[in-house]
Amino acid sequence: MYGALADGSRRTMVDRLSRGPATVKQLAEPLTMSLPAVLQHLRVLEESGLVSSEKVGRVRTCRLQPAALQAAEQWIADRRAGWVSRLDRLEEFLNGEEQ
Amino acid sequence: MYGALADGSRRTMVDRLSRGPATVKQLAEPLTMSLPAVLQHLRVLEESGLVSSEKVGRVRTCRLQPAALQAAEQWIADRRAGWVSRLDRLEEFLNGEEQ
DNA sequence: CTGATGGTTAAGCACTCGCTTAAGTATCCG
DNA sequence: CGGATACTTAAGCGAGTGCTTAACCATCAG
Repeated sequence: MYGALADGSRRTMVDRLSRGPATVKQLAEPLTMSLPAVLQHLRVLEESGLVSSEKVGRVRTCRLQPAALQAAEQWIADRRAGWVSRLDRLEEFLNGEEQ
Repeated sequence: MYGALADGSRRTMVDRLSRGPATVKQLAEPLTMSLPAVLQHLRVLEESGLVSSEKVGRVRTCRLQPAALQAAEQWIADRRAGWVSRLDRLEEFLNGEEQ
């Protein structure tokens, strides 16, 4: 999940998919690498649950799975919130000290 | 940044730090690995900007850098929002079609 | 000073990652 | 049918990652 977003090429693919579904060819277009390489990235994204795809005829269409993205976002938000609230308590404590 | 969160041990460290500052020893405690290994993870977290640390006497104290976490959160939120709003437009379009 | 504590450096090793090329397979078009 | 298109599989390779052990340095307590 986090590993899937660790790679810049994969983030480019997610970025593209955030603007709507795309074929493998379309995903590969802004990337300077072979098609098999793109397939490998796509597999990582699918296994992480971030992306799903289905094949119709000879074309595979890929789309984002927002729920999975939300899980990553939530984990980060939770950690950050915990830390920020700790800072708030510290500030409160320091303000109390002053008087 | 995303690479830093790709590793489970590093996420455990971030989780610990989200509940307040900690020494290297304390970060290592829940991890089943040698201290040098923890140091290496810490370096990755510092280079990503997620964590900062300072040494006083022989003790190094580490703390979370919420701003960096927020950047990651924001990237994900943006991509997810783009996709969700696309779904909204699709829904609008389909509702319009019905009439 | 001496031992214990907390951290740091260096070297090395197994494994994974991201990519490649080469050679398929399965449609679709004319 | 025959060629072009869109993927797919397999094999392999160089670089990077995550870990280890061994040795070392710097502080602090007694």
